[in-house]
Amino acid sequence: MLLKINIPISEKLFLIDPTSSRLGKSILLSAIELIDEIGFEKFTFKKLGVIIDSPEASIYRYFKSKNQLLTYLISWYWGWMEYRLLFETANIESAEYRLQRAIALITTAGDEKIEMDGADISKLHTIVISESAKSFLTKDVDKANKEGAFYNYKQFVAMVASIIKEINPRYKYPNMLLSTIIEGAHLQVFFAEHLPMLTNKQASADYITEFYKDLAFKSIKNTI
Amino acid sequence: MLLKINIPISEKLFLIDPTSSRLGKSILLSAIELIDEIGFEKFTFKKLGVIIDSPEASIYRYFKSKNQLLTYLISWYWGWMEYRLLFETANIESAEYRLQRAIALITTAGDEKIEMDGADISKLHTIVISESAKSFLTKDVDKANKEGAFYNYKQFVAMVASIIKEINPRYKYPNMLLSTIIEGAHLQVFFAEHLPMLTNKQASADYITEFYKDLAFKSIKNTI
DNA sequence: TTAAATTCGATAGTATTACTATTATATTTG
DNA sequence: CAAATATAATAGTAATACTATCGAATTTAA
Repeated sequence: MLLKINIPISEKLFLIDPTSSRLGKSILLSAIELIDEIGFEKFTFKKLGVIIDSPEASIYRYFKSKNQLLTYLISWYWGWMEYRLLFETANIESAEYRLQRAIALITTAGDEKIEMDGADISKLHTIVISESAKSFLTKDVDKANKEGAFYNYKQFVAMVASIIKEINPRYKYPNMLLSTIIEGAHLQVFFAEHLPMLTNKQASADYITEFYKDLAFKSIKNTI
Repeated sequence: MLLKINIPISEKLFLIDPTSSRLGKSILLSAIELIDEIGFEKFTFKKLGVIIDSPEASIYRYFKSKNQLLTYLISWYWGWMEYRLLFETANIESAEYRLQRAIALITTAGDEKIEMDGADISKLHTIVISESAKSFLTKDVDKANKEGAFYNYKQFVAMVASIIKEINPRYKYPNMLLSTIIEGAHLQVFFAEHLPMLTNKQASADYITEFYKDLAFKSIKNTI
C-alpha cells in the first residue's frame, strides 16, 4: 500500500512518517479496520493500542490526534484515487469517455476488493463515505487546509475539472459540479443503506453511476 | 419560535419537551448561539450551563446527550423549512415555478435575518450546513432514524419530490436529485468560504441557486 | 385545602477520553 | 564501543460525557 506506489502526503499530517517503521504501518492498517468497524466517534488510540499491542502514547508519537490520523487516511485515499484516475484515463482520446471513466471511478471505488500491503481499500472507501465530511466540517478547517490536509482531494477535483474544461471550455462550474457529484455519490451509498427515503435505489447495481453521469453531461453540454 | 407556529418534533428527540419550560427554551436559544460560535465538537453542556446559569445536569434532564440536542435543532430546522415551503409555493399554479421557488428556498435559507422567539434562524442555518452531516453519518443512524430524528428532513424531501413528479411523472430519481441538491448546496456555501478550489464562486450572489436550478431542470426534463 | 404525587433543578459524584511529561530501552553513528 | 539519537513504555492530568441522588417547588386529587 504505502511502499509499492508512493502516494505523497503532506508532512504536516503526521509527527513521524508512519510508512517509515513497522509500528507506523500497523497503526495505519489496524486504524482502517477499527474505524470501519466501530466508527470514528468510538475510535480511540487506546482501543487501537490494544489491537496492535502498543500503548496509546506510542501512537501519539506518530499522530498528534485521532483527527490527524483520519485526515492522513483520507488524504491517502485521494492520492490513491488520483493514481487510479491516471490509469483509468490513460491512452483514451475522447474527453467525454475519460469523464465517464472518472465518474464511474468515483461512484464504484468501494466495490472492488483491492488490497495494498494489507490495507483493505474498500474499507477505506467506507471510511471516506462516512467520515470525510467530519474531517473538513470543523472550525479548524482553515488551519488543516494550510497544512495540506485536502491537497490530494483538491488535486483530484482539479484533474477531473480539466477534463470537463476540455469538453466545454465555456462551462463555468467544473469544480462545483465535481464536488457535488463526489459528495453526492458518497451520500447516496449511505442513504441507500440507512435512509432509503432520501434516495431512489434501483434494481441495477450501477444506478448511482448512471445518475451522476447523466447529471454531469447534461449540465456540461448546455452552458448556463 | 417554538410557540407561535407549532413545529412537530418526535417525542424521542428529548426527555422533557424543551418548549414546555423557561429553562428548556433558554437551552434551545443559547445552544444555537453557542454551537454556531464554537462548533459542535467544542460545544459541551457544561459551557452551555455557564451561559444559561444552570448546572449541566439540568440540561441532561431535557436531552440525554449533546447529539440528541443537535438532532432536535436540525429536526426543528426542517420542520421550519417545510412551513416556509408551504408559504413559498402556495397559490402558484405552475409546478416548474414551484420547484424554482423550492430550490431558491434551499439555497438561500441562511440569507434572511429572521428571528423566531429570540432564535436566530440564520445561525441555525449555519449549524445545519456545518453539523447536520454529523448527525446522520454515525453508527447510530438506524436507531436515530427509528426515533424519528430525520422525519422532518424526509418530509421536506418528499414534498419537493412530489413537485418534481408533477413536472415529469416518469422521472426516476426525484429524492436522489433533491438530497444531492440540498447537501450539495450546503457544502458549496462552506467551500466558498473555506475551500474555494472545490467550488466556483461567482460575482453574483445567487450563483449557487442558479447552478442547482439549472442542474435540476436539465436532469428532470430529459428522462434517463 | 391539604396530603400525596410528581416535576424540577442542584450537588456531587464516576468512567472514559484525549493528551502529555518523563523515563527506560533499543538502535545508530562516529 | 561510547555517545548520540530514535523509539517505546509508564504514569500520569485535565476535561468530557454522563449518572445517581436529594431536597424544593409545583401540580394533582380527595
